[in-house]
Amino acid sequence: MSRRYWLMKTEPSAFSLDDLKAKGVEPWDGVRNYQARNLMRDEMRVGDGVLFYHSSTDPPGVVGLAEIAREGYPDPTAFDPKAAHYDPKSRPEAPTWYLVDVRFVRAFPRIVTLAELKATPGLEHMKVVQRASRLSVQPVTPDEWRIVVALAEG
DNA sequence: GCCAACGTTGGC
DNA sequence: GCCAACGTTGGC
Repeated sequence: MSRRYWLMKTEPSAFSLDDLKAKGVEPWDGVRNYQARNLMRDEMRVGDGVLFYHSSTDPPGVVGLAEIAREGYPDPTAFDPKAAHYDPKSRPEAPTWYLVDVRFVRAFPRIVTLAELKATPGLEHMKVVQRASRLSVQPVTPDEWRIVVALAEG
C-alpha cells in the first residue's frame, strides 16, 4: 500500500501548527463525527501525509505538513467525564471514538488560503473547497497533494 | 454576527 | 422509518 494523503482541520485558537511543532507528536482527540472516525480508525497508516488546515481564522487555509505517527486507537477523552468531548456511550470495552497521532513535518513558507485553493485548477474536487464542508478529516488525492505543496513551496 | 449546510436526535 | 427540530461548523 502506497502512502496516502489527508487534510486535517483545526482551529488555531484551540490547536495550531505551531502547537504541533512545539509538541512534535499529538493525539488528534475529540473528533466526534462518524465519517472522520472511520477514516482515522480504518484508513490512515503511519507515514501518510497530512495537509494541516487552519479553520475559523482569517484567512483560513493550509499552513503546513504533518504525518500520521500512530494508527487508529480508542480516544481516551471519550471515557473521561471531565473531558470536553466525554461520551458516556463510548466505553473502553466497546469504544465509539478513535483517533490517530499526528507528527509535525514542516510549516509552509506561506499559507495557501482557502480562496487560493478554490481558484486553483485541479483542486475543484477537494472537499474543503466545497460549500459547507464540515468534515474535519478528509482524503486528498496525490495530485491534489502535489498541487498544494507546489503552491506553497513551488 | 449571520446564516447555509449538514449531522443528530427524538416524537410519532 | 420518517422527518422536523435542533445544534454545530465554519466561511463570509
